[in-house]
Amino acid sequence: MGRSPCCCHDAGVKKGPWTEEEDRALVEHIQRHGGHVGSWRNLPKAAGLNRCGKSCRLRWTNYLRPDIKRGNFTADEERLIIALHAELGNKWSTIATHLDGRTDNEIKNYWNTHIRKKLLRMGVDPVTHQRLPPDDVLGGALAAAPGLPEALLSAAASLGGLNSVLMQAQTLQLLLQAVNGGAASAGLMASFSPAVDNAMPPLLNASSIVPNFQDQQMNLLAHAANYRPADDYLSNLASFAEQDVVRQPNASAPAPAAALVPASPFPQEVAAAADRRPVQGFSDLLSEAIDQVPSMCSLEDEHFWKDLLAESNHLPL
DNA sequence: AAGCGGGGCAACCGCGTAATC
DNA sequence: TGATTACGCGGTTGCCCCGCT
Repeated sequence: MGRSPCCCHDAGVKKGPWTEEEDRALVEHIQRHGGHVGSWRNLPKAAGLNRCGKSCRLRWTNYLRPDIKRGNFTADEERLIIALHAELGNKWSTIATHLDGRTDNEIKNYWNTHIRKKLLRMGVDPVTHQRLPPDDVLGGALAAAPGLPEALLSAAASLGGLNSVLMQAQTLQLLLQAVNGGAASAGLMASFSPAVDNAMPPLLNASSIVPNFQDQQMNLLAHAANYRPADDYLSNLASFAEQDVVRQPNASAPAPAAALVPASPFPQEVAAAADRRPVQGFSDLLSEAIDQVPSMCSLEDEHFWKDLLAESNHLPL
């Protein structure tokens, strides 16, 4: 035989909100035992409570414990939670060990009610911590008028709210991909994720046909930096690298969350430019960027990218 | 002033794991 | 060693409060 059954299955056990008397009885009982709880199962009876031991444990750990910090989360705590969540996922209890006085339940609730929504507003997937794919935004417009660069540009023009250089660049990549059947833009995507080239074998690999393509990409991205990030999530996360906020209990512990954040492909001057330059329409960005590209492209003639768009009229999507 | 809806949070539920017999 | 169950955790629910109409 194993252990004796838990009291939680008793019909007469009280559920629901705790009263002050119950709180007092629980706190006094635990204090009488030096703050130690031998067995949660036996505690209710010993403390004179008509509660399940499980309920007592929850009440103590989430509310009555003397070392619980009350009040709003600080900005530092919020950043730390985001960074830890990027590293650990929904391991709320593990995350809670990195925040003094905060419970897993409190952090979980704060995540679901505040941080999650904030990330979504910023265009960041709260599960993967990656930018939401631009096609989530463009999807409707593209579906409405597939195959037409004008329609794509029109859709892009509606994206004035995009708020990060990376997202602009990804959107530009999507547009190129859309008009070219996912070919010439594969190399651009590769700058964001090396795995993309494997996942999406290019029909026409820009990296292989354009010398110094990485540099040219950077120039293109620098152009994209004409957009001023309203609230640059990645920049905020990157700042975690400068903070000793992730305690490392031992050498085998996971690296700080910042290490898992993909390195920004943008040089510092791009980010600086992003801060200086005013926001402009995305269609302007695209047309200007395309105007700029020929000068970066030493292999193709100056109409390479323009032709790419023009010819897309004749390419199936 | 009353009704309604959404947000926030405490508490419960259910499952996986560890502990115990 | 297998059966049983407490414990701990993440997910979910439901109540309360507040702002809006």
